[in-house]
Amino acid sequence: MNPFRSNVLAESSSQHMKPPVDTKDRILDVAEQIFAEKGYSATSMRTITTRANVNLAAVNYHFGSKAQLYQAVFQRRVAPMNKQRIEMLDAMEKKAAGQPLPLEAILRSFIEPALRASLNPKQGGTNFIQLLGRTHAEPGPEVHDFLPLLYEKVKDRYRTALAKTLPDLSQEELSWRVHFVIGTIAFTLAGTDALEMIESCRYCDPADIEGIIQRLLPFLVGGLSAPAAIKLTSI
Amino acid sequence: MNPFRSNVLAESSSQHMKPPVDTKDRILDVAEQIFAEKGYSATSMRTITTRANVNLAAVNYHFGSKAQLYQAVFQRRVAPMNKQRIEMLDAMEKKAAGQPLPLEAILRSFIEPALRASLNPKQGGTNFIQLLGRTHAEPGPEVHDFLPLLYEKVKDRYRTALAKTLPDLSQEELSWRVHFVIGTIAFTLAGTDALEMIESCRYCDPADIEGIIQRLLPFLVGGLSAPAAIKLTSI
DNA sequence: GTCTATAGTCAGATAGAC
DNA sequence: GTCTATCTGACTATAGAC
Repeated sequence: MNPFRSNVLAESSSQHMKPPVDTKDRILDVAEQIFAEKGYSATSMRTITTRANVNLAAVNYHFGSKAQLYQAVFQRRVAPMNKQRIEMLDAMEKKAAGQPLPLEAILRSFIEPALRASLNPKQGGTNFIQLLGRTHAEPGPEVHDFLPLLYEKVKDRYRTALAKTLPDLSQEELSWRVHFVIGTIAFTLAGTDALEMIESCRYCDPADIEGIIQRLLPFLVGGLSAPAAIKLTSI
Repeated sequence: MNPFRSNVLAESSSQHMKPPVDTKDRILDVAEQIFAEKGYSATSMRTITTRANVNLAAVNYHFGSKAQLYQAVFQRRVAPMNKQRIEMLDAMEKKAAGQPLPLEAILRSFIEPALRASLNPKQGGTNFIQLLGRTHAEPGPEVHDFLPLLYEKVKDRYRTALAKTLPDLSQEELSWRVHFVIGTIAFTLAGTDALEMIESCRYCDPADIEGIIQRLLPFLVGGLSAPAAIKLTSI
């Protein structure tokens, strides 16, 4: 379809120079940015198509509906990112030869692909990272119905890796901890709340994802490796 | 205004029995539930007024606008909750007589008021708790502009308490940790993502706030008390 | 305080020409 | 594949009768 994407011969045989990005990709790029900024339901297709300089009808033509557009925007980045995560984890485990991996290494394999994406505009950059965080907190079935399917493999894979490293935690407890980790990361990356912090934290740049992750890592390692039981009393 | 609220004499002198909850409160109650479920922008005033059995115009009459309604819904619960938090912390510090408080105690004083609210329908119950979590992740200025003001005092109060207990962390690092804690709690309580877990976690009920918090506490204690520096390498 | 009626704007989606 | 034009319905907000 797009001569710039796959086939060099097709490119030279096409009669008119196309714009550097075709309609479908322009829509995806712009939608990524606006969805990340305003969330799903506060974003209108009119805003997207206007800013992308495409016709209003183009979204329905190419993606079917607003919900399917959101899904396409999200999948485009998450699928390769999750693939990277699993590959990193696999490579590490192969090297470790049966030994349980250190917590920090497991977390790194989870976070680094996201960090890489945040630093590379061709992988969505900070727009995608904010979208990633926001998506986990989106209400409404349009966004959530496809999320579990996308994350099923990754969650299972990390649960088993963590189970080896943290044998004292029950499966149930481990599930919750994974949930907490994802939640902390998602919330932090969504960055909605981070603005509150700036005044009290003079040198924190909320767009400095790498810096944020360096603060995040020890927190997560500490949380994951905590002992299991504390009982709430006297309520 | 409402005979059931303040003045018993006024009640007997009113000519007609009013419904058990007046219009304003009915709107607040219903709005709390729907905002919690669908988020700010996916919720329409028509849905709220219909379900509350009040006229569409009533919201604008009593609250001015949709945004101000959200603010009113939120403040009604959060203000007393944050008051409780600070009172608990003050009482604990008074008892400790200058000694730094244990981390677990600090966290408890933060979480218990929320837990109490979640168990008491008169304080909003699970509806409010979900709203509380979701609010922190809401995009859009309508919701966020009033949040920092509401939390300023609480954050400062907890930062100083934590600084005593964790003297090895810099102010900046402490700010981030507080941010992470709030994020983890918010994300968990919003419970949007929790549905993914149910299948893999046979005995977890996402409405069992108390159970969730018991899992959350050790994670947060571990995260907060972690050492400061881990450097990301090889990226 | 509560109601009806409506203004004014915007939404997502589609039919049909090119 | 892209466009215009339009349908249908929803939205917030307000004016004005009661």
